[in-house]
Parts: sequence; C-alpha cells; structure tokens
Amino acid sequence: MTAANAQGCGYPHMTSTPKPRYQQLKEQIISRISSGDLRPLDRVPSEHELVGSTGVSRMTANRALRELTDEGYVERVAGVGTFVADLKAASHLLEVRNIADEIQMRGHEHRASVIDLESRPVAPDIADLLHVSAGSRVNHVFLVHFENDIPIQVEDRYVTIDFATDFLDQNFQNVTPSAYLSLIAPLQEAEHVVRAKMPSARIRRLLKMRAKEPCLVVTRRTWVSARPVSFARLFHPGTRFELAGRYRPPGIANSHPQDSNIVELRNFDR
Amino acid sequence: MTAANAQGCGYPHMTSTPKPRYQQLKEQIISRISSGDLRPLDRVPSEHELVGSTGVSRMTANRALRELTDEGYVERVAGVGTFVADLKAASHLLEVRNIADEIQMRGHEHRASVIDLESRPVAPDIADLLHVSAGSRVNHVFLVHFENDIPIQVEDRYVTIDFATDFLDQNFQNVTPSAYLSLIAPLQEAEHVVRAKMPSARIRRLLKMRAKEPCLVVTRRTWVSARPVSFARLFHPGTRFELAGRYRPPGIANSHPQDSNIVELRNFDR
DNA sequence: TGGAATAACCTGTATAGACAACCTCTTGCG
DNA sequence: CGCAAGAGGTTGTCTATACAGGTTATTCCA
Repeated sequence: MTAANAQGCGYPHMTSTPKPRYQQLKEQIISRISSGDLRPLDRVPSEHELVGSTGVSRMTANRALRELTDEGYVERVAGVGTFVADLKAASHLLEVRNIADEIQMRGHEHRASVIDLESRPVAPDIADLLHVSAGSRVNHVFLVHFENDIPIQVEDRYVTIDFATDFLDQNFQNVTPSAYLSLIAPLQEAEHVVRAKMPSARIRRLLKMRAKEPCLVVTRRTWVSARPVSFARLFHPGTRFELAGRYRPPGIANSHPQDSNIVELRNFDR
Repeated sequence: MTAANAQGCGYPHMTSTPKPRYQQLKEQIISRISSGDLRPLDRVPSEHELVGSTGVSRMTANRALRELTDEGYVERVAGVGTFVADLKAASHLLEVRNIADEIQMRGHEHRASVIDLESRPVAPDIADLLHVSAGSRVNHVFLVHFENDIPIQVEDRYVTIDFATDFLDQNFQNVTPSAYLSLIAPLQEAEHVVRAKMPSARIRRLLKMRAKEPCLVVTRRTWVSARPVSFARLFHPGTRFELAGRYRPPGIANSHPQDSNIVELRNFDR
C-alpha cells in the first residue's frame, strides 16, 4: 500500500476520524478469538502475513500484536510465531479463580455435590440483577464443593436461560458451573462483592460450621456481550477461608508480567 | 544519531544483550518520578526534547511515553504535552482506596479519632511480617474512622521505624496514615487479605456493633524498595460494609481506560 | 548415517521521514 | 478593543527500511 490511506474508508468528511489501523487489527483478531475461529494455542497470522492480507506496514502489525500480548490475548515466541493465549490467564486476572483449580493447585481432591439443578421462576431481586423480567424462568444450581471431603464452599448460581440452553444436562461433578460457563463463551466483564455475614441455618449445616462462625460471602456477576448472564453467591466458612490479593505496579520488573496481580481464595486451615 | 548504536554501550560481547532503549527511557522517567524529581502534574519532556537529550528517534521516545501512559505513570494531551499522573490513579488500581477519599466521594464527612500513637516493641508475628527482629521497636497507631460521626473502620497499623522517622509527630486527624505513607514514598507493592471474623469485645465496642455481628477484616502490607514498611489491620462492621470489584478485559472499550478495574470499600447502609 | 552448515522463517528493536489533528500564543486587521 | 488568522509546538499515527537474534527444517558433506 502506497497511498490513498491514512484517512481510510475513502469517504472524505466522515463525521469522526476512523479508528487507527492497529486498533482495527486488534479488534479483528480479538473477535476471531471471541467467536472461536481462533482457539487457545492456535497460531495467529504472523506480522508478515498480516502485512500481506491487510496492507498495513509491518510496524503497524507489530504494534497490534504487541499490545495484544500486553493485554494477555496472545503469546509470542521469537523465531516461532504468535499464538492465542490460554484465556484463563487473561480473563481471570482480577477474577476469583475457579475453586476446583485452586484446590487442585494445593494438591488436594475436589468433589462437588449437587443439591438442586432446575429451571425455575426467578425472584425479583435476582431478576433485576440478570436484567430479565420478574417471574421468568432462569436456570439454577445449588451445590457444595468439598476439599478432601471437607465442605468449603456453597455455590448458589443463577444463569439466564437463553445463554446456556443445555445447562440442565450438565452434572457439574467434574466441571464446575464456573468452568462450564467459560467454556460456552469467554467472560467479558465481571463484578464481585465481598461481605462478612452470619450464615443461615441451612448454609451453616452444609458447611459444617460451628455456631457463631461468620461466612465470607462472595457474590459474582458476569457479563457476555454487554449482558449479565450469571449471578452467583459463594459462601465460605470465615474461620478457614480468606481472599488474598497482591499488587505490583507495571513497567519495572518484567519478570512476572502476568502472574503478578491475582486475587485468590485461600484455605488457611487451622 | 546515525550509527554506532543498536547494541549500545559500545562493548562487544556483553554478557547479556542490553536493555532496549525505550525500556531504559521508561525506567529513567519512572525513577525521576519515584525520587520526587518529577512530581504529579509536572511536565515530562516532550518526545522532541527526549530526541534531543537522549539521541533516540522520535518513535522510540513515543513508545516509551505511550507505555508509561498505559501503565498509569503519565497522562498525555495532544497538542499540549505529557504530565506526571496523579499517583492515586496508578498505584491504587488494585489497592483498597483511602477510606477518607471514599467517604468524601460519597459526599460525607470523615473524622478520625486517634486512640494510640507510640513506638513500642513489636510482637513476634508482626515482626515477622515486617522483616524486623522480634522485640525491636516499631511505630504503632490505633485509630477509629468515622463517617458522619458513625464509626466505620478501626485501623491498627504498624510502620517500620527507619521508614517513617517523623511518624509520631503526625496527628492523623486530617491526613490518614495511608495518605501519610504514600506522601513519603510511592508504594511499590501491596498485599491484601480479606477475612470474615467475629470482633473482639474492644473492636465491637469501638465500632458500635451489635452482638453476633461479624467483621470484614482487611489486612494490608505494603512494600517500598523491596522491603515491607507497613502492616495494617482494618476492621469494618460486616452488616454495613462490603468490598466491591469490577473487571473488564482491556483492548476493546477505550472509554474508561483506567477507571475500570477498581476495588473499593462500600458502605451499603441499611 | 551423523552432524554441521544453511536457508527460511519468525519476533524484537531502532531509525528517518511524513502527515494529521490539536492546543496555545502572538500577530495583525477591522 | 475584539476577533480572526497564523505560527509553532505537541501528540497520534503510519510507512519503508534495516539489523539482530531466535527457531526450525533442509541440505550437504564427511
């Protein structure tokens, strides 16, 4: 490409300046990842190939891919190529990690016991949170997570019907609801609230908690394409669980580019 | 600059390849900010000036400043210049924000009542957390924060002696300990742990909590130049406070580049 | 057959030059 | 005096080119 660019689109006097080309390239690649066209560990077109297919210069393609690297979408290896990153690392930066993964990372055994799995009319407060009309049906699962046969989390989750049509066919023994949801579509936005609360009698019994022991309650709401699709309440015994986070500002230490800022739920058994 | 660069330093066969020039430039500017040579809202040399003073090309200077923008160190305005960012935005991304700021943002009045302010021999567990020898002296402050005269946080903080020499001369009525610490030196690393816990009788009395009401306890440890300098325990009434966080992956929506991923302590008065 | 040289990729960095858009201050005209 | 035009500095983007260094597969020689 030699000329007739820089303003792109060809139309003079467009209302607003068009997006920069490196940004267009980034969004094009992100959408290929989101749509499943490019899957984790798949090869992404090389800079040279992008030059050939889109007509940008190599520096522009390089900027697009470099920024996607910084943002965790892809990983690059000099001499080899560019590959779609495992989305876990990227999406769960500030996300409380999947409880099964946490347990496995501690070398323990995870087990889940499903108590309820149904579609049912939704309560008004939760209808509001999921942006559905009150009284309409939503999928619901209620289960207990065990670490080495000790109950550690009660999960009370609501998922919109149209997002997860085969929700009721899952058994959620091996694949947690959280993992199932991120299989269907990559999470695009998340909101958490952490509270300290005394458990109801039912929760207390399920978690085998002593009397007067508070719960650490995490509520999590996740979005896909600008719509809330899931709302979950996660209850943990307060004397055994804590939420830990670490923060280091970027730019200086290039040693652990991603791993650094994580929030995780820890079992500090005492 | 025309030649004799690219490898920099002049020495052939250096053990490892030298850092890239844009990275050197970034670190140079970061250190000028950290040292206080450049203060918030100060003007940072323009790309053209950096070309003149350091000999890099404008694209290299541009990359350095652009990445510093992404990382929150500086802010740029087309046609005007580059300025050191208010460090609040950069450093407190994942940090629980200063309680006084939170209260002010809600349009309420903040007041602090200092109960203890002294230097005293440190308990073994806290000595361990601050990497000082057990029994040595550390600064200690114990105070209650009020929002519109309602107690909302008990702060129990320990600070190493050599880091804050004039700690005992502060009154901590208007400037919170957290704000005081970030005035002395920009925070470089932080660690938080969130727990649900029943309060001691003393904490319960100070926070005017009902019986059987749990506390949301945040413990925070902060580092400066790779050394832990402060350890704080923050107690909040569980029925009135929650910790909220939001996460959106970067790269798509450029609308709120920084503001997006925040953890804040909220008062949900009921 | 074994192993070294080589070619053909890839990413990472750096440069020089160009144009657009934006902001501020000055200058000069009415 | 008021306001418009312009100059000059600033960021934002894009291109074309170059070289260094890493990885992989092939080729060719001993």
